[in-house]
Amino acid sequence: MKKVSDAVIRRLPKYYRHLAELEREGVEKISSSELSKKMGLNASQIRQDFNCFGGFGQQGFGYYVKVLKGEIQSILGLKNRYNAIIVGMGNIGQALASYDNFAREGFFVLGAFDVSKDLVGRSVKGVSIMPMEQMKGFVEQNDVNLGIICTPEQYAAQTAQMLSDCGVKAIWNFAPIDIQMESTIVENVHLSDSLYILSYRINEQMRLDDTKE
Amino acid sequence: MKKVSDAVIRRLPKYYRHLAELEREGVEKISSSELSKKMGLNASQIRQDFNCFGGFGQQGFGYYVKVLKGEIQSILGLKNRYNAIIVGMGNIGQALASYDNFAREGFFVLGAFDVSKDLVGRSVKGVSIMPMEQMKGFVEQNDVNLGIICTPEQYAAQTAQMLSDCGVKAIWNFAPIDIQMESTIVENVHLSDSLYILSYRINEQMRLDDTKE
DNA sequence: TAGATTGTTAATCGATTAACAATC
DNA sequence: TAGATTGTTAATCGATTAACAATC
Repeated sequence: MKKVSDAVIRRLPKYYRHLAELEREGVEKISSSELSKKMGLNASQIRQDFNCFGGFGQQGFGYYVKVLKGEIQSILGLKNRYNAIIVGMGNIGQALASYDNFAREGFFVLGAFDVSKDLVGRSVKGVSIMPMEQMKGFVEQNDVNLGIICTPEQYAAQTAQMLSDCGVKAIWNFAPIDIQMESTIVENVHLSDSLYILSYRINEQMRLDDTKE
Repeated sequence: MKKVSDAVIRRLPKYYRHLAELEREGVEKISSSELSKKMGLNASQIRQDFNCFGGFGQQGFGYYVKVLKGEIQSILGLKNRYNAIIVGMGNIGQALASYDNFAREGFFVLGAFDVSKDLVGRSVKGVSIMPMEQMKGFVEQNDVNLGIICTPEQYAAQTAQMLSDCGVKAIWNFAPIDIQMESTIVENVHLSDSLYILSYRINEQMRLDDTKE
């Protein structure tokens, strides 16, 4: 099986979202061309994408929404359970601890860590905040496989190293730097990047308006 | 001037981040090949990207970090001031209201709105929470040009419409749906998408491990 | 002038789209 | 069987990379 391209992988969550919506609406089957209209993609592309993982449709008929959704859920690994910890319980860390949408897809926040003496000992939505020294023990005892970095920028790199040393295999990074590691899978969120792109588009709009005048 | 491709635009914030870091470190000049090593891109690509906006370098020498950073800051529109409101003051809304990194780049949260009687009247980090009915007046009086949607999924679409009706020209959407509008610029964040991609990669890793055995 | 590195054109590569045979 | 729509191969398009002339 040849490697699936990054472009395809990044479309999978979008498929999953739309199929989950169709399922909630009670839609039983859908063709690639109907789905393409709904999602704003090309129908060929949709069929190509699905066929990276072995086709899930029936010729002359289309795709069963429930089947297709289940397959993509499997591919994304959303049928498994993940145990997560949050490092850095500032605003974003606390928001993520309180956000229960993730638990619905199998991501459970079991604990949090912070350097601040004020925060350690407290708990947010049942997630207790522990001192950094207890991280390694906690990770081992609770089979933690996901570390969420919500520290300020300057501590993010060392936090990633620490998580990796503790044996955490995957990192979801909210600090505004690119973390890249040898043996650990990292997904960098870069909230501000998306804000800056929005800003670009606002100004692009204005530049076009200027040109027209 | 021919249209700049989306791929280029999405790299601009990354350039900006790395150049800001170099500036903080006191680096005065950099060549495309040095920058390519630091950022993990191809040097040709970097030069191509910059030349979409008119080259900023000196032949035989390289680029002045300060100049280049300033140019990209301009292109991204980060030298302007933006007035923002947040709609939906749950966990994420409150975290964004408290997050002061954005103010440093010119994005100011002037107010927040929510349907909840419990939240209206309170304030978070100096941002007061108002009832939805006051949105239009507030937007007009305060020259609001950015709306941040942090409502639950099911209210996101109507909130976008409401913001657009109030005259807000750009929307930063944190709800897990794709908002697309005619006359309003939208950037969809999709936090969970990035989590799902991380999940895919964890399982990809395991699939590869299985194959090797 | 010689050396270095940009700006830009040309070549390559990969992703998207079109076309159509396979088949339900 | 006829109609529909997939799965898959082929064509196109655009983005990335390489090459090199321009020039500081």
